[in-house]
Amino acid sequence: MLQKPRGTRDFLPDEMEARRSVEWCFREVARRWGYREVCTPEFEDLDLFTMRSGEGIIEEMYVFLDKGGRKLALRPEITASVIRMYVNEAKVAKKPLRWYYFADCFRYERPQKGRYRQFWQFGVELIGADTALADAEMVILAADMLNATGVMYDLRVGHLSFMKQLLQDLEPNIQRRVMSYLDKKDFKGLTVTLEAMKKPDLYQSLTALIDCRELAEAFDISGLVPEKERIEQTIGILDATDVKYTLNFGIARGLDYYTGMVFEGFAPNLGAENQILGGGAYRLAHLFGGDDVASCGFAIGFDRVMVSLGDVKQSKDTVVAIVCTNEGQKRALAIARAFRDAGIRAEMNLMERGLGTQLAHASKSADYAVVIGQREAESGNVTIKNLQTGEQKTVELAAAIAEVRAHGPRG
RNA sequence: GCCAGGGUGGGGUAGUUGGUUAUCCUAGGGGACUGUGGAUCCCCCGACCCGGGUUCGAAUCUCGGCCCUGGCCCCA
Repeated sequence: MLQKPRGTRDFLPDEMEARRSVEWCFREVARRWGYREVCTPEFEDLDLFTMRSGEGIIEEMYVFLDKGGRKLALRPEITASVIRMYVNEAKVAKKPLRWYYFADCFRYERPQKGRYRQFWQFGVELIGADTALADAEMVILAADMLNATGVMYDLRVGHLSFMKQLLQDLEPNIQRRVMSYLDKKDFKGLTVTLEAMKKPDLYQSLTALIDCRELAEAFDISGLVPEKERIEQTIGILDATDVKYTLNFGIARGLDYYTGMVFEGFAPNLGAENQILGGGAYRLAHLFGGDDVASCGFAIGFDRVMVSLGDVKQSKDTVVAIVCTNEGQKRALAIARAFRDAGIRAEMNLMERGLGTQLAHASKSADYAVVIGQREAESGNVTIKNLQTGEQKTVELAAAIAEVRAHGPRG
């Protein structure tokens, strides 16, 4: 028996319906905010991803040579592709650009709960708006999207300026190491490094900063942050909305191209892989030969949202089973078409079964049965049976369609 | 890359001091019934993850691999 590749999944219809319904929540919110869908290639030049994230990511990607000897990679994320596309195709487009995507990505990692080798991201990029309101729009939109699905989450909003301010006297590679220690909560490593740098006093400030949940306090800890006004504006806008968030200045993300505001979302009911959203303000286009356009965006880990939501009750489609005898078959086809034209899901019996057996099967899977035998074929009426109540009547086709429309699916 | 626990029909399972034809439930298909059903009865379908080893004989013991679940690491 051939198995599916490690870390991939099959989705049966029930699960696909659940996934699509959540997907459409995201799409609909994006649409209402003016974001329009874009699509980029499933694979790209390997360079695109190493330019963004460094050579280290190669071993966590699906990398291959094509028949022309090109080094390609299945995309491990989509922001780089979107910005590449912006540089290639849309540099002169009116700003701001509001784009979204929903697509699968691939990472060669060890699978575990909420982590797969093929996974889906729903992401948003806002390109060319460098304002507090733009930053705030990302956070509010992200919250709107998650709210639309009903998933439980905690939202954390931070800003890199505070950390950068405290670390400004350190060399960039030391900065990175310190931020990495903070991210991992490795306070021993942090102490050792700071003492080696003869900056032991920074320990107090840094740990205070990552525990800090108040903006004013953060300014006290870090001193005069150059973007103070912008940060205050952004937070002020968020506070004027009903977005629930906590401030967290320990969000480091370890990414050089994030420039200012950063935010993350976590699902409390997930295990180790509980981050369902990440985003912030960044500058990336210059890496790909474009202008240094300010951008802001986030990506939602679609599969983790699905895991967090668990089994969602799907609104069921009303199903009409078309049951017929041989004499009624041609008429039944026309009846089925009439129901379908009316927007109702109608399924013909395809098995060579007797009426009784057809109805027995229909009663397990359908809400109504429409019986077309010789009598119906000759009279032009249809016999419609409510499979939940057992009530049955012979009426005109239009009345049967109206009957199905009037009642929903069984509960 | 590391650790733990797993892998028996489509789903859920019984079965290991090695021993006939591998158990049961469920799902699925067919039949009885043939213009009214979910019942019942009968029949069918269908599995020991893969490979090597030990053995007269392996689902069972052993080694390796693959995969699953969870955790570590990592996380763009």
